[in-house]
Amino acid sequence: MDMEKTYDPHGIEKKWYEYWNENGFFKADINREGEPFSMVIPPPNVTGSLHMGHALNNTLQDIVTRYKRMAGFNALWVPGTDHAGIATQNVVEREIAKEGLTRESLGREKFIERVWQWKEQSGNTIIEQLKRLGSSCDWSRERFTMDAGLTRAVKEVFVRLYNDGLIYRDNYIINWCPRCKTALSDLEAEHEETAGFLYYIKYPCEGRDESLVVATTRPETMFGDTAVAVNPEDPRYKKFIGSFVILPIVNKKIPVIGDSYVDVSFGTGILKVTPAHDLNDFEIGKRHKLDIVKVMNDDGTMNENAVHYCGMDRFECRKKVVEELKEKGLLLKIEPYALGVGKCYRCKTVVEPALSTQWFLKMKPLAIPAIEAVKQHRVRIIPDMWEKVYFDWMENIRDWCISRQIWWGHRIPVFYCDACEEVYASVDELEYCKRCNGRLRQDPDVLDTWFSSALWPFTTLGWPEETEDLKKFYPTSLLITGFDILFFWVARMIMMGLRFMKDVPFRDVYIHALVRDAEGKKMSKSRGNVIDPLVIIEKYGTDAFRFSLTMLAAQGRDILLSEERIEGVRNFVNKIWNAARLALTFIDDPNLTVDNTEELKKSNFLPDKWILSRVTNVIKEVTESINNYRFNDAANVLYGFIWREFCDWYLELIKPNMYGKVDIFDIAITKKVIYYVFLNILKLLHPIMPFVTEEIYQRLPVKDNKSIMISSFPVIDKNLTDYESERDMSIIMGTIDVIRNIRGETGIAPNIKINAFVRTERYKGLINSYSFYIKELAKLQELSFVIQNIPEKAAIGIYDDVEIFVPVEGLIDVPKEIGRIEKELLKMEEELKRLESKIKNPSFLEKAPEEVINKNKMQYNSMLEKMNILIKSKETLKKILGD
RNA sequence: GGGCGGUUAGCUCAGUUGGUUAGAGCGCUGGUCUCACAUACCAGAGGUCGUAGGUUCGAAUCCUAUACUGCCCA
Repeated sequence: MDMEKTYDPHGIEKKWYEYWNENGFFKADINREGEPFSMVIPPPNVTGSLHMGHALNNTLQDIVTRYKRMAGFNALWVPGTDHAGIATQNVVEREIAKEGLTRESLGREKFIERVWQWKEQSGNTIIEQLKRLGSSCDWSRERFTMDAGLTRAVKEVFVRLYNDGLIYRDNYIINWCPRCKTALSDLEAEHEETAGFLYYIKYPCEGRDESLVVATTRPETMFGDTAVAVNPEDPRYKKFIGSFVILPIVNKKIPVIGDSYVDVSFGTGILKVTPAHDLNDFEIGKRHKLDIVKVMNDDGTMNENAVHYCGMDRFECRKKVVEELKEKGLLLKIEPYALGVGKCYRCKTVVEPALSTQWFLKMKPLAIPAIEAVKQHRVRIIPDMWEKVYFDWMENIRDWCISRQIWWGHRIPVFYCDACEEVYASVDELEYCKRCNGRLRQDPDVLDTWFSSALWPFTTLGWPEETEDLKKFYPTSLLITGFDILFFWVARMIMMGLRFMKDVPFRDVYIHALVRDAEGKKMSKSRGNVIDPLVIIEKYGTDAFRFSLTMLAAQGRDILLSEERIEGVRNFVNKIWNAARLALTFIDDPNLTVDNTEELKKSNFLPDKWILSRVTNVIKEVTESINNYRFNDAANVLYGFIWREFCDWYLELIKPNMYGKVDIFDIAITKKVIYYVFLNILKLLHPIMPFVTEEIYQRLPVKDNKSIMISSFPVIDKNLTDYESERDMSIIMGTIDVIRNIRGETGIAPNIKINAFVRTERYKGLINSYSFYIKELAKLQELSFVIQNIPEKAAIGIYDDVEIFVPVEGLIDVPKEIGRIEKELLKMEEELKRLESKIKNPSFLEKAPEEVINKNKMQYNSMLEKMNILIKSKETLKKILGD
């Protein structure tokens, strides 16, 4: 039962996590009573390891889950991982590269086998780390996006959408990553402003001795130019429409066309049109039925259309083309220009807009009901600022390119008959064409990883089977995620949920901030500013780490994390630990019971009544804060209450009773109060700090359950609210504060006992009753009451109606004390002026609510009183000085 | 270019519907190894709430403009 002086989380965390797990406390049971509360985890990538974003995300989810579970809900938190197509494939490709292998040399089947192998070995890292964080997920329901069940569901969804005409195959401009050698969706190409140049190139006019000058940022694509476009309204170039220019280097004749897309103010107002390598050019090409000429290979090198540049890398080619144009006198000028460049979100390679045959999902029909759902608040997005962002994207949504030219993922369930060109979309593997009996060939591509993620809330619950889980837990109650995947994931889940479940996937979405470093920079490996959550956990303990994240998790803000911050919270954990060490010695009684709050009410010891009232308020605030996703408020309320009120005041005030220095109060009741308050503190803290609270809970003389995590969350008892006691306590505390302040300011050492005098009419009885406690906490020899004969040569302080005099002759520096009073008076004077101008303002008196007027008047009067006392006191001191 | 945030103490941030003498943590200064805790205790200093207008009896809070800064989309 010994408790170390300092809390050491090592060992304790593991012990309790195993205890919870072995006892099945994480498991949701559909037969359990209570309103269902369900949540699905944003599945981390199997390749991943826990970073700060995960840590925050899962801490918040765990807080809510633990809270709901304790509050009597039938709580389910479904965990799992995402196969993360491109990311995982890249990782495994790097692995096999060490053995001198490539995926091509291995072949598709062998390669996928290797990925599975790798997944089995390393894929569990993140799950273990989530456990380390304390996550109370139902591990018996853990899912992986490539599980047999989920794979089946993905096929089902694809086939249904295909049959409904929402999935189609088309030749269109997509973002191509030459390194990953796959198409990407618009979201997967991250736009980045890059310093580049605007090249002005002369295109000689056919049969005339003049040229049209085009401005382009990408001269290497000129080999694919099949027209030059001008705005038909542009008087400068109108006349050229219908004529031809000669494409330099290749010396090909291309038409000059008129198209209103051309911006007359950009560059020269003449646009080179490359339909195969630019979306807008492609659209122009379609309108004018232009030829389409691709100039690059899949790996980003130039193809045969780039004549003598064939085989050269696209960026090298850009340089060389510019040189050649310069030599030929066709380069007019080069200007620096900031251009937006798309980069692959997985490997940061500059993506190539390229014409390619891909599978697309029509988004408009899916988006419309999803917009409605949020508008009608069937899905609430919190903070609501993100609603706007959601609407903005959804209203301008474009079709989603869902095919990827990689191997790791859900293979597109489409089968082609090469003989008769029939196409089948099928959940089952098809081998032969139903029409011509020819051998079928499955589409080699796989689906975008986010396709399966979009189905996560219902596939994890067993869809397309009509499972009990699905009935009980869908729609899920809440989704907690970062804003970075609002479009990637959240929006798509809403669309898919509505389509396939005919209901929203979740009621609430709580969007949290991004964790940044102490300077506000995004944490990234390349910046080297990454704080590893596991290092922090090892160093400061999981509870301190979780609590730190929670304290900082204000809505809609970035979170700047620094180690000092966590260190401070580590100290708080230790404070709780030590409060427990003390409290447990006071309540070390196996027969201790608190049957009802009525017996607590019997206490006539003011600090008891006060702390009961205060803890009641804290229960209310913590509960409301968590319910409103104001996690930082919950943490801060607890921090302040426990440290300042419970430890600094309450525990100090009960010491004289508990140590037998006074015996006028019934210790038996106080013990119950300590137990009640402390137990509530532990329970309120538990969702945020699961481990230390369990460790202490298990040491309680009497427990209400096998584990704190399945005990019931505190509920307020309004009868314990006692404003009168709170007011009385504030008088006691205020009086002590004033004396301590005088001691501190006048430099009286803590070990010197002094005398103090008080003058008060209203609180004489109160102060008299608790004078012993005031003497203890303010380190007084004597505390006496005075009426008229105020001690001269005394420092003075005032709290409410209580005037406090501390004779200081010989103890202090009189001029310094005068200075202290003058400083105080100055502050008061300003405040008095402010109040005076208010209460003498007729419009204020006329328009402000009565209570505000009264309040101000009262403040004014008491301020005036206080000032008079201080002025008198100052006079007295001055006399001393004069003597 | 369009949109959305942010600007409050030396630092990092709270401040819910306009009425507090504007708060916290860290840091800083001074004092204490006081029988739970020096990862502690006690006390203190420090802010005209980005700037300029406006609405109001009353603005950190609402409106307008502006500066700086961050993010998202194109």
